[in-house]
Amino acid sequence: MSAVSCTQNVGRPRAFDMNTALEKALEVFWRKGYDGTSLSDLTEAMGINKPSLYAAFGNKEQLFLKAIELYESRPCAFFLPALEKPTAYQVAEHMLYGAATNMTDHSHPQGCVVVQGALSCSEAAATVKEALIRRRLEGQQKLRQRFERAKQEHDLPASVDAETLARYLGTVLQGMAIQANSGATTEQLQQVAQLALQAFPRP
Amino acid sequence: MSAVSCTQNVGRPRAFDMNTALEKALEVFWRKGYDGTSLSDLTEAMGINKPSLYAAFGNKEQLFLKAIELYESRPCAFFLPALEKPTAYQVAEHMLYGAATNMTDHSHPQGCVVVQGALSCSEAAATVKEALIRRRLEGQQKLRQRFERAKQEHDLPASVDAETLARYLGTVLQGMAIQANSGATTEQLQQVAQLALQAFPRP
DNA sequence: CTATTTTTGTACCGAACGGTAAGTTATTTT
DNA sequence: AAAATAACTTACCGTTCGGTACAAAAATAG
Repeated sequence: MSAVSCTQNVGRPRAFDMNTALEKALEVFWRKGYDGTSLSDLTEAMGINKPSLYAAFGNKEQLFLKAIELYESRPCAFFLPALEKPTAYQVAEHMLYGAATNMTDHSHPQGCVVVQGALSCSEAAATVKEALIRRRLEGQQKLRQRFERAKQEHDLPASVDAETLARYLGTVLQGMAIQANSGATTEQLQQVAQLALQAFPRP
Repeated sequence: MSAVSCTQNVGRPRAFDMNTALEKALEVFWRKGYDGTSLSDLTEAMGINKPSLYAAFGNKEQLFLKAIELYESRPCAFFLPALEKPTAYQVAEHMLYGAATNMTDHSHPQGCVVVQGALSCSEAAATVKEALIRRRLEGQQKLRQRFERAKQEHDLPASVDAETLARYLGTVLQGMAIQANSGATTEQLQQVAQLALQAFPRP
């Protein structure tokens, strides 16, 4: 009558790896968006049947949200590492060039699933759309905080509005996602990044 | 036996205005995207039945493409008028500030339907996605030509790469569509526009 | 071994999808 | 008035949608 079962290894073992399956689901959502992805698309890509999907991940909406979590926790993610750079300019630089590389990487769909996963969407997708908006705003908030720190460190002029600077950077990054989705190359986005940095205030 | 019927006013007259109905369809596609919009959404908003829709507009895909045509031909469109401004800087300025105003106008859905109408989408939407990509590239091409003209007129330095400048502007405009779609205000986008202009080369 | 637990494949659910056949209604032409 | 034309309403088409009931299968626990 032990109250808490430890790792629960009783019963038939799962025949697929949840993380691998989630990776596959992410790729489909990334390429087709939430509304454009059907359960058949998902089960085919994940190599499992619908009951297995529902038992392991809940439903389509929860699967999407878990896929987004995976997306943001990936080692190849460029956002959080860029925030750690020593100067505000370097933060922006690494973020823009990181985006240019990552969003055009052909080992996965082009662009950014947080931007293009549920932009204009049905009412059924309203929850996931809100979740993506929140994540985008959180990213911008992190940028703003980083730039406010830079102002305190006299790394950015006091006259700079950290919020506007963060929103400008977020806007360019999101625009780059559209460009990548439309077929822009790494080099083309690097040129955009270089030009976008011209607007960045120097200390 | 006159071969060509003129205005074809024989038969029962159409009970709805095609242009008004197309406006309604555009608004639904704008808000929900191609995949997220159902025929029921459309017929309800347009105030007609499905057979009327099919008789007047072909099918869902053709209706979408006609709605996009309407969108781009609207009087409130800011893109083409901005191209006519006397200097390259003013072109960019009017385009960015025009976008800030237009994309946050609450008399219609926020953002830009050419950007968000079919970004990530199902295979059924592949044609309309391609059409939207083409329209975005055409817009950027028009910007590039305008900036090349500016170089010839010594309105822009010869060192400027018109294509990169056009792509930068396109990127910021597309990013502003995402921002507007996420709830950004006119004022916030105007601040972004002001900052984005800092990267623009002065003559 | 048997009992229990969990996953598996199959087969199915009602609802909604995009699209259409068919007959009625309103208008012009003769 | 009668014929011709085109849009109208209704009711339906086959398919796919997201989601699930159920029993066989595979593991552990006793």
